[in-house]
Parts: sequence; structure tokens; C-alpha cells
Amino acid sequence: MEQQHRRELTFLHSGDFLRQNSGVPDGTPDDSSHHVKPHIKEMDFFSTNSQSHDHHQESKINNNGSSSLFDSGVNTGLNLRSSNQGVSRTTNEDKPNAEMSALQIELERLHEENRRLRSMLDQITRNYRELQGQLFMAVHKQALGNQREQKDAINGMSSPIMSVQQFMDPRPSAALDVNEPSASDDKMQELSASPANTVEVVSKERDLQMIQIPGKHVSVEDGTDQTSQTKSPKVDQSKNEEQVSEVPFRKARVSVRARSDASSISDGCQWRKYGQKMAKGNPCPRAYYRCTMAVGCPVRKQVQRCAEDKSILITTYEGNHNHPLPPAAIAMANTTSAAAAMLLSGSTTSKDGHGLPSSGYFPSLPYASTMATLSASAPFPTITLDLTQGPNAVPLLRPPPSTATFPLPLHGYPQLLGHPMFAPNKLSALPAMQLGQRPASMVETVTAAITSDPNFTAALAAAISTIMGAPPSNNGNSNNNSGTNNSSNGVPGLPGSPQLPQSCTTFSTNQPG
DNA sequence: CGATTTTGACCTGCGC
DNA sequence: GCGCAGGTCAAAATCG
Repeated sequence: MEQQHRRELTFLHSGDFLRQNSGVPDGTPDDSSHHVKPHIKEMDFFSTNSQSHDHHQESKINNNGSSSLFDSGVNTGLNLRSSNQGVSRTTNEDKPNAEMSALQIELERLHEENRRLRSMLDQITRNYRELQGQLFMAVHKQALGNQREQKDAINGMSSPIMSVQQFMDPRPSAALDVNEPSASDDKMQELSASPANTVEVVSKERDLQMIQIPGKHVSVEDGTDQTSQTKSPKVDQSKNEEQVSEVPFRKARVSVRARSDASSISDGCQWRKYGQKMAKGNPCPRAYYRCTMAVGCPVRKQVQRCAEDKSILITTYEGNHNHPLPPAAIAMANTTSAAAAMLLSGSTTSKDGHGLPSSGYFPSLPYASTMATLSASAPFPTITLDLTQGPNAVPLLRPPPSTATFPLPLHGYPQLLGHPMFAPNKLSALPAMQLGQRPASMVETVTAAITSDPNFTAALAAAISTIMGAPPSNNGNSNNNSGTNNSSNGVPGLPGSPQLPQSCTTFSTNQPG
């Protein structure tokens, strides 16, 4: 990139650029247009210097064989110029002036169009950032308010200073960049999850640190607890940037506790066991699985029975799928993704990890122990969805139609992942609009449920019931996203969705014997 | 015969 | 530095 720019600059300096451009007008006596163009060229050149988007766009234009690059294409530069050069020369030599004029006009027109498109792009970009900033501001403000209230209720400690600036860090754009499908296969594994990764890691590295609320019930910690942060700030600080870009999403985990006698996992995904270990303090071995639905899928899960109650199966997921999920897995994937987002945004937290009554944003949660909780003791930020309180605690709400199994990847809006969680009560009032004006999705619905509905767990259970109700054949089927399952939820399937990578951690629960 | 599971070895991070 | 625990690897065994 830089090199390219440098070369272009060199061209500019050497005068080749103008000379080549002037090659066209050479044959045309039309001085007026001639004069104008070099100006525009230079302007375009510098503008593209600051706008990588334009660069891509123009490159595309260039590839289309258009000669518009003559002016705008300084970015695309050499190719265009050379091609233009060729064209202009032939026209100079072989074509009459009238044709040259026509070409000139055409160039003008394309140039104008290019400028228009560019300004549109600029405008869109500006609007996007503006809205993003506003959204984050509003969301953050509300979250702060909630936390303050909460803390006041708990121990009256002063609220942590969560830097909106940090929160609004322009990283989202970086996340978007990562989103680009240009990743090589080698990095596919990482990058497949990276859009979410980026955001989530950003969330983890920033938000979780920012959101440390020294409260009894409200504390969000990353893998290292607060003390470790003070212990080894070197690591945290020095590694932060690298981690932001490199630490895989699977550092954030979603753990599900569910009663099940079955030893097999049936969550719609295909898993391969790659290890088993005896965990300390638990007579039951912990099994390690990785997703085999796609080569290089980074998603892993651990399955272990609870030491205290062996009927409880604890399944912990980490990572994002880089492939379409079967319908049976999608809903849960989105659900846990939302939970993970909640985790990373710290909306529901628990110092102790389990069973903290009335913690987080669900003071009125009737089934405290079934709520999502954060485990501070876990090596990684882990959200625990405790569904072991029995069916009574888990009314089988059918998911709203919008929770259908469309595989709405958070990838598409990584910068928003987790952010809505900062506005627990707000999201329900600010529906899909905040998420890019997409139609309501599973993610949003669940997110809204998590953030606004004290009975989040119930909603989650509903999704689980969807899975559990699914025929076992769903397990391990490498099949059909075309499924009727989508429609069964009353939501028209999203045609293109299966091609989108699943950003979510998958959710799993065992089919009760 | 390919896919999956088992299982011991190995690696890594962390606490002492 | 050492030991421990968690996590992963990979060869062998097993399964369908």
C-alpha cells in the first residue's frame, strides 16, 4: 500500500503522471478540460491517500476496464494510467478529434460520477461513524446509569470510569477490515472468527477492564482477575494491542449447565473428541471436543459433569464457527453469542460465578441461579448459563418468530457485538434499528431478551427446547441449512445466510435421556 | 476403510 | 526454577 502510494507520488513528482494524463489532451485542443483535469487528479490523489475505501472502489472500477481511472485512479494508478495511455495514444494517432472529444466527455462524465460516488461514500462513512458514536454514547451513558444505580444499591461505590472514548475506539473499523473475506486460508481459522474476535477481544481487553466494578455482585473481569492486572500490568498493557488483533475469540467462553443423563452431545453441530482429562477436584473427566463441521473451525467445547451433581452436564464453548450451522445449532449459537456478548459487555456479572441472587441487571430475576453469570475464577471470561433449576424455572417460551434460525452472524456488525448489552433496558426500546436496521434477528431478539428481560434464562431455555425438541438426526448432520426448521419458526429463511460464517459460539445441551 | 475415540505424552501458563 | 493443572497432539484402537 504504502509502496504503491509512494510510487504514485514518485510519478507525480516526476511529472509522469501529469504527462501521461496530458497525453490525452495532447491530441485535443481542448485546453479548458485539459486544465481542469490535472487539478482534479491531484485532488483525487490526495483524497485517496486518506481514504482506503476509495482505493478499493476505484480498483474495482479499474478492473472493469473503465478508463475513468484516468483521473480518479491515481490510487489504482499504474495500471490505469498505462491502459489509459495506450488508449489515448491510439486515439491520438488514429481517431479524429471528434472521437477524442467524445472520449474526453466520457472521461469527464466518469470522473464526475466517480466524484459523486466518492462523496457518497464519504458521506456514508461519516454518517456511519457519527451514528456509531452516538449509539455508543447513548448506550454507554445508559449503562453507566444502570451500573451506578446498581452500585448504589449494592455498596454505593463510585462507578468505574469507563472511557467512552475507549469504548468508541475507532477499532470497529479495524474489525470491519478484518471482516473482509480476503483472509488467506492459513489464517482462515483465526479470521473466520475474527470479526467477532476482534470486537470481542476488543471488548474483553477494554470493556472488561474498564468495567471492573469493585462491587460484591458486580464485577467483570477478564481471564486474569483484577489483582492480576495490577500484578502484571506489563502483560496487559504490552500485549493489549497484539491481543486485540490476535487473541482468538475463544478466549471468551459460554458455559452451559444443564441437567442431562445423556453422555452424548446433541447440539446440531458435529464434534470430534480430541482429548480427555481428569480435572482437579472433579471425579468426572473433562472431554474436549472440536467442531468438525468445517475444516479449521476453531470452535471447541468442553464437556464435564458437575462434581456436586453428576446429573448436571457442563458444556463450555469457545470460539466462532466459520461455517454455516445446521438449523438446530443456529438458534443456540446465536443465543450463546448474545450471552457471550453480554459477558463481554459485562451486563450481567457475578463475582462468584454461580448462583448469585439478584446480581447484575436482573434484580428481579425470579430464578437467580438460572441466570447468566460471569465466572471470575475462570481463566477466561466465562458466562455461565445455568439451566439446572429444572423445567419449572424454565418456562418453555417459544421463541418469537424472529428468532428463527437464520444464521445471523455477528460478523456483519462486529462493532456492535456486545455494545447493546450496555443498554440493558434500552435495547428493547431500541430494536433492530440500532443494529443496522436489519430485520429483527435471533441475535437481537436474544440480546434483547438478555438485556431487557429478567427472564432471559427462560428465553434461552426456549431456544434450548428448540434444540432439544429437534430430532437427534440433527446431530452431526453436515446438512441442510435449507431446512424446514427455519420456516418452522415462522421466519422466512434468509437465502444468503448459510454462506455467512457463524460468529457465534454454539450452544449445546444434551438431549435428556 | 475412513471417521471417531481413547489415551498417554507433550506443551504452556501460572503460582509458589 | 519447579511442580501442577489445563489444554492439545497424535498414534493406536475402535467403530460403523
